[in-house]
Amino acid sequence: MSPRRVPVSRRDRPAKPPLSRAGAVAVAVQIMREEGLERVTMRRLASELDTGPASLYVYVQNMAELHGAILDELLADLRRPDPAVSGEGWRGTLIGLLTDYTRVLLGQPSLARSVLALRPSGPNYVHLVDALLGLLHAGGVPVAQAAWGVDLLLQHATATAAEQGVRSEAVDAQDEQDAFVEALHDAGDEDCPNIARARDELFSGTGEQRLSWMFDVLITGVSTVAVPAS
Amino acid sequence: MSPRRVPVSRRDRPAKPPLSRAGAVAVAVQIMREEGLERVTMRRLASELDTGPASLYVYVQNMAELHGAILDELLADLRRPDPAVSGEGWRGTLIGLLTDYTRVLLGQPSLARSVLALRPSGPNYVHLVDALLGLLHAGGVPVAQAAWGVDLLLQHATATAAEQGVRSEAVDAQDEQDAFVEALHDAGDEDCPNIARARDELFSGTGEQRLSWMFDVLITGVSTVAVPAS
DNA sequence: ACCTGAACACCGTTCAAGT
DNA sequence: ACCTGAACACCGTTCAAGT
Repeated sequence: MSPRRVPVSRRDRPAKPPLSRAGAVAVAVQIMREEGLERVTMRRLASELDTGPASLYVYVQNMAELHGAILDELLADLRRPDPAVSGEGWRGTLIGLLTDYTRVLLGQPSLARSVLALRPSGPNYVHLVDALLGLLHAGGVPVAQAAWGVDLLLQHATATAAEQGVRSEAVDAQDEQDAFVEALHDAGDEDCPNIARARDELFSGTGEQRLSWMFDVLITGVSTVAVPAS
Repeated sequence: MSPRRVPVSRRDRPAKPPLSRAGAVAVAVQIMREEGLERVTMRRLASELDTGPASLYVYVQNMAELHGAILDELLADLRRPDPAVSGEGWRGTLIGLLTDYTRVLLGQPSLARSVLALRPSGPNYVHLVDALLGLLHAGGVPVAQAAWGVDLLLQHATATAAEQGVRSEAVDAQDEQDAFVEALHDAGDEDCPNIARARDELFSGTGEQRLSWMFDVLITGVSTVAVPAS
């Protein structure tokens, strides 16, 4: 019978730590940061943890849950605004926090797309929701509007990251943009008179200008439009 | 040498039509309608067309382009509003058109998610953009705001479909929703005072009520907030 | 109870070779 | 020019079997 060689094989690798959900997620984040979410496969993650893919299913139910856990890990970096803010400052702070959230996801557009299909429920996400509600409250937005508004604001931020991020990263992003510009240009002035009129404005502004205008639009609407009586 | 049996093998299947991009897209839509977008794989589509997967790359560059073509096919069903509408009617018509677009994608949430990573440029999408611009124009919205607003409105509609659709379809949608409700409930009242205050409102209303409120918010904001001077 | 090897049932895309 | 068989390089998830 072959003798137990555990000590020897242990010396081969630094120190295989015991598996844990937190450890697996941390390694997943590391792979994502270095190579992108596409490379974070169950097989790759498992091999990084010196095990087989089946072992991961002890800690996560499936790929979607892993993506949710990764998101929450990233949100830990978000600085929660000082709850003492109030008065005139709330709007700028709110836009700042939303922009920070968007920036986190802009770096990982495919995570953003994955998150859209999720109902994130990690602690850091919950804290983000709380912070957003607090800022809207500080701005005097009625609680019902604030509650529905947070959904809208976060959805918009996530969707923007999914959309813009992919564009700047994808190989054929420029092709696609070109195709769209061309399609709009080819649209005859008689067939599409409204596009003809807006031609100059459709692609104006920087991404940053558009994003902050959109947040402005959202916040203005949320604080203006009443929720239907329940 | 084996004789040419082309006529015989032709009798085996009804009448294999010659391949074409339009034909391939039509079959892709059919598979999607019957079995969902997940089943629309290059391999499956090819076998439905009696060929190998490589042949499809003569007509589409990749999977993303196929999804774009499928979207445009679906948008053909959208009824363009009468350009004669104006005055008070524009807002209702606008919400109606956006709701129709959303409904098309709500039936296929994974297509919605795919579309978020795209810059659709098919003729039907271009016509939709034109119609939306026309309605905003009829409502007296300045052209610059309308141009940026269309992006926002379509992005929101697409994201909503991606989000809601998946929820109602996914196997563990209820699990996820439960997890979120529980996470919000577990959030201590001291740790998350704003969630505590909004607890009753966070999940109030039907999906339909929320969607139309959100469109209302968007349209109000778009017609109110000026675009930065270029 | 916790873990995992091996298998199941697939993918998108490329490319050399055919017609 | 147009088309395709076969291969390349992978996937997520399950489950029977080990410890």
